[in-house]
Parts: sequence; structure tokens; C-alpha cells
Amino acid sequence: MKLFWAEGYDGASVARLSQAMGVPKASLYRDHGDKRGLFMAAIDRYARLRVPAVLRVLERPGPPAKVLEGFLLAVIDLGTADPRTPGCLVACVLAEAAGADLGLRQEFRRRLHQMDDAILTCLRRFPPGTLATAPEALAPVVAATARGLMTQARAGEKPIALQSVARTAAMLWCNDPSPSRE
Amino acid sequence: MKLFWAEGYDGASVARLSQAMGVPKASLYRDHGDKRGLFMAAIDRYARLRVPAVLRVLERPGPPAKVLEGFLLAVIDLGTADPRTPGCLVACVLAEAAGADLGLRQEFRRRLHQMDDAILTCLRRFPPGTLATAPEALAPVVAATARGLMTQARAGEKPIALQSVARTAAMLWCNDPSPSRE
DNA sequence: GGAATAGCAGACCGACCGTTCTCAAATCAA
DNA sequence: TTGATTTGAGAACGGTCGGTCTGCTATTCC
Repeated sequence: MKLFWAEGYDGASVARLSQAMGVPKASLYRDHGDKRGLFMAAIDRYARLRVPAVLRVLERPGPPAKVLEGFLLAVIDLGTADPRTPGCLVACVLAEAAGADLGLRQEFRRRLHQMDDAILTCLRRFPPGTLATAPEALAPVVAATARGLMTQARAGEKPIALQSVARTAAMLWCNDPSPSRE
Repeated sequence: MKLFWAEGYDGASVARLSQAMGVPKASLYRDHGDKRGLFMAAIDRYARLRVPAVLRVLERPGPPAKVLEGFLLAVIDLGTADPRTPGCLVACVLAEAAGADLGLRQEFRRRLHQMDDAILTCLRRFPPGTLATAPEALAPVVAATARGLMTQARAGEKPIALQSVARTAAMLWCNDPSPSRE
């Protein structure tokens, strides 16, 4: 997973994947069919190991602005925690591979929609009027912003710079209950 | 440019690049040094041929909400105009290549900051109070949203779905002069 | 204990990679 | 016209790619 994450689908050779995993090439082909199958498995592992920490933030109690800022902060943390694996395996690596391979593109879409759904579910539970617009309209905006932050994380942007973006964005999405605005 | 855009840095072989360009391989190496140099040239061509149309929207007159929505719409158009080259050559293809190659990562950062600066310059010219927050805070939010839309464009998302995101986002960034809100 | 199975490391395969070289055709200078 | 230079198409290079196959070792099961 980390090798694909760091070097991309084409950039990570099966020989080095085998070495990094400590698993013989023959076993990889027996268990996953081909390199694409192994890549899919890596994405699945990413979705099981790394994504839940981000989604769990969406389920925390608290005012919308805090929850959504926390979500973006978790996204940023995922994209900047290890400088050897910057950005998001799905939003950056799978995205590029999806350009030429229609099967991977479909997988890519599926993963994106999963995240969209999780965000929408989160937004729906906030009391009416606490969000600046309807959850159905806001959810894809939140998702797009998160993906943009991942793109910038891939560029090696420092977390501190991205975190201020998270605060601003979350503030704009919510009708702040504090009297600081207007 | 289109071949890199469609298939990625590693995915596009020099032989096919040569054929697609109608230029012998020897000439490519003479003019650009190596494959990386050719890729850089492709990115430069992209920045000269495709990006200006997007940046010009930022200089159009009009209320902030219209200008920023127009900007996002131009971004969406660039990312979805040709289904063979979905998304953004910089935000998707260069992003992935930037994972393993520090030189490309620097180039990637440079390109991102160029866009950030253009957005900031645009925001600064709006009258105070027409934006929902300070230009310096808002600009990176706009940039992140645009990049997220490009990621979704890479997934083959239909323009119509992305365009509604553009409208919502632009609305949230601006203090709408119409009396529809609040 | 002994037969059968499974997993291991690494050799091996043809194909294609990025890159360089060859050499004939074309261009240019004088 | 002639000699020097640049360009053309493509062969050739070593290396690595994704993928397969081969023995050897360990384990398992009766």
C-alpha cells in the first residue's frame, strides 16, 4: 500500500512490491491475479486502515463548524502524516491511473461516492439552520474541498498552511452560533 | 501533452509520444534532454494553452459570486471537455508523479502557487464586505475547491453534477447582495 | 516414518522501457 | 556544384517490466 501510495501505480514495480511486503512474487500472483488486483487490494487496505479514522470524526458530537473543521483536519493529517506518502492514495494515485483504465476509473468513482455519502449522512444529522445551505448541496462542496486539500498535501505543503484553510472553509459552511459574524 | 494528460507520466511511453507528436525520438531527446524534460515541456504547453482561459475568467467584471462561479465553471470545463483527457494535467498527473520525484514535486508546488496567486489577486479587487471573509483566507479555499473538482472530473463525473457544486460554493464565499439569504 | 502438499527463492520469459546510434536523405553555404 | 551540417526513420542497446516456472524446503496428515 505504501509503495503504491508513494510512487504511483506504474511507478511501483511488482518486484519491489514483493520485496517490500516480504511476500514472494509467486504468492502475489496466486493471491491477487495480477498487478491490478494487487493494487485493488492495496486500495482496499487503505480504505480499511486509513479512511475510517477520518470518517469517525464525522460522527463525533458537536457543532457543525467544529465537526467539519475536524473532518478537514483529519484529512490533512492523513495526507501529510508521512512525507514519503503525501496526499491520498485514492484522490492522487488512483486518480491518475483512472485516466487510461476504465475499470480503475469505475473503482475510483465508487470510492469517491462512498466518501460523498458519508459526508451527506453526517450533514443531515445537524439541526436545520445550522448549515449555510441544504446538506444535499453542501456535501459535494465539502468533498471537493477535502480532495483539493489532498492535492496540495501531495505537493508537500506544510500541514499548518492547510489547517488554516480547513478553519476558514468550515466557518463558511456553517451559520456560526457565536455573534462574531454579521 | 494530451498523451501525458490521458495516461500519466509513466503510462505514456516515449515511443508513443514520438508517434503522437510526429517527431522522431532522436529529435525529442535533442530538444528536451530526456523524458522528464519532455514532460516539463508538456506541462508548460498546458500552462500556455489551457490555463489562461481559466485565469481570464478571474479578470472579468461582475459581482464576486458570478466571477467565482464562472471560475469554477471554467475549471470544470477544462477537466471534462475531452473524456480522453479527464481532470487536470497538473492537479492529477503531475501530482502523482510528484510523489516519488522531488524535482517534479517542486515544479508541482510552483504551479499550484501560481494559481493561488492569481486567485488572490482576483479576490483583492472586490469591494470590502462583498466577500464572506478576507481575501487572504478565502483564496486557498477557492483553490482547494477547484482542485477537488478536478479530481472528480478525473473520475469521469458529468459536468452537470460538478456545476451545481460550483454554484453552491461560490454562493457561500460571497455576501450575496440579493435579499435571498438571511 | 513416509507420501503428499504447500510455500519459498530465484531463474527465466518475451515484451517493452528509456536512450543512443547509424546512416541515408535533405538542407544549407559558398 | 560541392562539401559540411542537420534532419529523418528506425535499428540497436542494456535494463527492467509484468508474469511464469522450477526445484528445494518445510509442513502436514495418515
